Amino acid sequence: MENSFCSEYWPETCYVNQDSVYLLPQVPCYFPQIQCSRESFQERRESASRSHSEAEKRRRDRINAQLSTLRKFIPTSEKMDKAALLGSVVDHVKDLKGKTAEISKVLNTPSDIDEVTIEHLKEEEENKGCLLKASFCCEDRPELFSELQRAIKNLKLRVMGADITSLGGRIKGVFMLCPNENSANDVCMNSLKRSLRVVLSRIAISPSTSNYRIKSKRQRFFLPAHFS
Amino acid sequence: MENSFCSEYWPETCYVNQDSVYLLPQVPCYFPQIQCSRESFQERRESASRSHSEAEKRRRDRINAQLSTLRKFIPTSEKMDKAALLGSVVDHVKDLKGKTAEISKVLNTPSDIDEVTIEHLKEEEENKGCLLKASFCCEDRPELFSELQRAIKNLKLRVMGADITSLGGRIKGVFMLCPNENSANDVCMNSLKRSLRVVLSRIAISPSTSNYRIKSKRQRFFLPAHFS
DNA sequence: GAAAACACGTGATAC
DNA sequence: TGTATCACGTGTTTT
Repeated sequence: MENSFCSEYWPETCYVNQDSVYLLPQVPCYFPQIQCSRESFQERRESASRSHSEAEKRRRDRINAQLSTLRKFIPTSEKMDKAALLGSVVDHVKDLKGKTAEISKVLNTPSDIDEVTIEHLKEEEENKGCLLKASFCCEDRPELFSELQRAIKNLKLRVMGADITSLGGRIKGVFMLCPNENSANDVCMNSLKRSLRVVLSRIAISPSTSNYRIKSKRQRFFLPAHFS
Repeated sequence: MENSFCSEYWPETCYVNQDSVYLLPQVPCYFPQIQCSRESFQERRESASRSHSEAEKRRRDRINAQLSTLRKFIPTSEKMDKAALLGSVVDHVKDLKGKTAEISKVLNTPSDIDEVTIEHLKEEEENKGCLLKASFCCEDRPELFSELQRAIKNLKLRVMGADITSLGGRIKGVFMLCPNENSANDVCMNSLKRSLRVVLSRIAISPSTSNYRIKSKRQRFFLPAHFS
């Protein structure tokens, strides 16, 4: 074992004497032993140890930075230790989650999932009397309404009623639609539904995968008239 | 310095030889030095070290337990390291806080602060025509409504309208009140307001400091009729 | 002065 | 391989 050491993977398990390096007797050697001078060994050992401890410090700092950010969210969390702070955060999140869930029960708030559904509400022989319920849920963006309006007009439909809710940058809408005065009487309802679904999906769902969408921090809030 | 050590506060800064304990020369001694045998020193040192490391383990476990609780709240947080997890928690809290703030803009949600305010809306010579706006915000509890009803009746008042919102275990209410048919015509409005404030405060605010209040996890949600 | 809380450096491990 | 994360024990400070 004389004049040998076990790579910088085991810096602390080696014993350094005058100008040679020995493995401590109880340490198993997993790596090929490399002969080197005491100076070279110490150099490598110190460099490795330094970078290791510096990396660990960076990691601790990252965690602690997030902890202080969280501390700002929790009132009276000054003086709390880390575990207590995290406990408060848990309670806080639970509370907020509960509140938004309660709200969602009565307010039909938008979900995180993009979706478009078309329903045929009133089955009629004549097209003029039919009623389509078109629902969508997607990221909110400024041009959404004009696009919807144009699409509805192009399909020769008319908005009979709408219920729109925007919350947290997302938007959920339900439109009641029926054929307008320009609509032909012999339009096939199934193909109209299909067209509506395709057009709405293009507006509400496709943009989220392209870079077209603008993630606006400015959040609008729309509620049906009777809410205000 | 011979035959002395520096209490178990400095377990690692002492040098133990055959049967005596020496302070390392560069270590300042903050505590009275105590003579003891090598065995006694080691015993104390090991015991102190053990309890210290056990306490530290308990602390780490407490923190990590909260972290795993938080992990359950964040979808796709499996595989995240601690810093990233906390970052997601920060985002999540921000998001929820923003949503509830948005909601509060349109929904008059209850705040965390107990309060009662009485306003005199319509100034009239004759009592019968006067209109009082009584607002309160407090913890929700099952008996609240019957107590309010009784109080209003006792003051010879009549409910002309009400807007009540309960959210997250707290409740906010606004009552429009006017004197009822049993009310005397010459009642002093200021003393009526004062009485109303005292009675409402007793119902809405006092219970929170006594042990009378039941912290019910079951949360009710009331909204004005036109919301449903 | 004993316990609690924190930062630190280290060994182990995963990729 | 190096680089990142984690748990651990320790030194130090605070209460």
